[in-house]
Amino acid sequence: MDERRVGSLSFRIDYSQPIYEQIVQQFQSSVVKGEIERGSKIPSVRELAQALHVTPNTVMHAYQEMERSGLTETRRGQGTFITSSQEQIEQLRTKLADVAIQQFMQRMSDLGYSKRDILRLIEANERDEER
Amino acid sequence: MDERRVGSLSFRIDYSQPIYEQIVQQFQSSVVKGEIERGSKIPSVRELAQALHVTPNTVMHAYQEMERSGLTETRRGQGTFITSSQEQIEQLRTKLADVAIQQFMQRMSDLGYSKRDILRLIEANERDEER
DNA sequence: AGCGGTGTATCACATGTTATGATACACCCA
DNA sequence: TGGGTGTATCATAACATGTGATACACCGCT
Repeated sequence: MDERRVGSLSFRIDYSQPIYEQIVQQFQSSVVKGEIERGSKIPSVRELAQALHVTPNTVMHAYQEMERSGLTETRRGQGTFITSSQEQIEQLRTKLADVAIQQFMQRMSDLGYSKRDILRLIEANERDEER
Repeated sequence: MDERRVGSLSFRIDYSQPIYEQIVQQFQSSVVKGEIERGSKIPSVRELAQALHVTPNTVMHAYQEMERSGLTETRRGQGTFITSSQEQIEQLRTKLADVAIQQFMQRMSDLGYSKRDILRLIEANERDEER
């Protein structure tokens, strides 16, 4: 578990997925769970790049995706900020959850599981209760 | 949607995902749902390649993955066959479902949804009831 | 023994994604 | 004006994916 800290943030990066996507997802999580206040400034491209031991271009890629999705607002010369719109955040959270659910339900359906089966399996699923 | 048939099988291939993975998944689905009998022969590498308009190498890639996972048995000079072990198939189905569930639950947890939230959302989810 | 249908291996090649490393430019604020 | 921002653009590399082609290994059948 290679964990890297920058300011109050903590990042865990592996090689199972594109780095820039992991950065995006970890910001999404942190914001949606309220670990980062809305409107707050996040590390600069160069700062985060240095902390994560990747190139600024990779962080840039992540930041551009975050802006496209409405998670952040970037102000040239000032920095990148989490959107101050609570509604925007809620919308994003709902949308991401919906995508996850649709994909999951499709996959399970392809494997021949009914909705009732799925509900039963999830109820039986014990694992990350301690998180 | 671009549908291609070969024998009694039907394939739908797009460009959102690697072709060989789509082939694997569609065989998994068909077998697990009983649409292909266990022990039965599936199309030869060349035959399926021609039907799907891809190169034999791509189909080969898929067939090798299927054998690695235990879904098929290949007999050189004879062809590729769905495993005749019902237990093998059940194990595979369970394993694939488990992976899907764990990933899904992790993702939803990252988005700040509790198990109770998730159950509620799935119960409310109407989509592929008509399939 | 030979033929035809199988799976298999190995090239060369092309394309797209991901990531690095470097450089330069544009913008904002103190 | 300087220093910190985001941004754009190169060149380069590694890897995954897919194509196209060729050759080989194996099996069952006649």
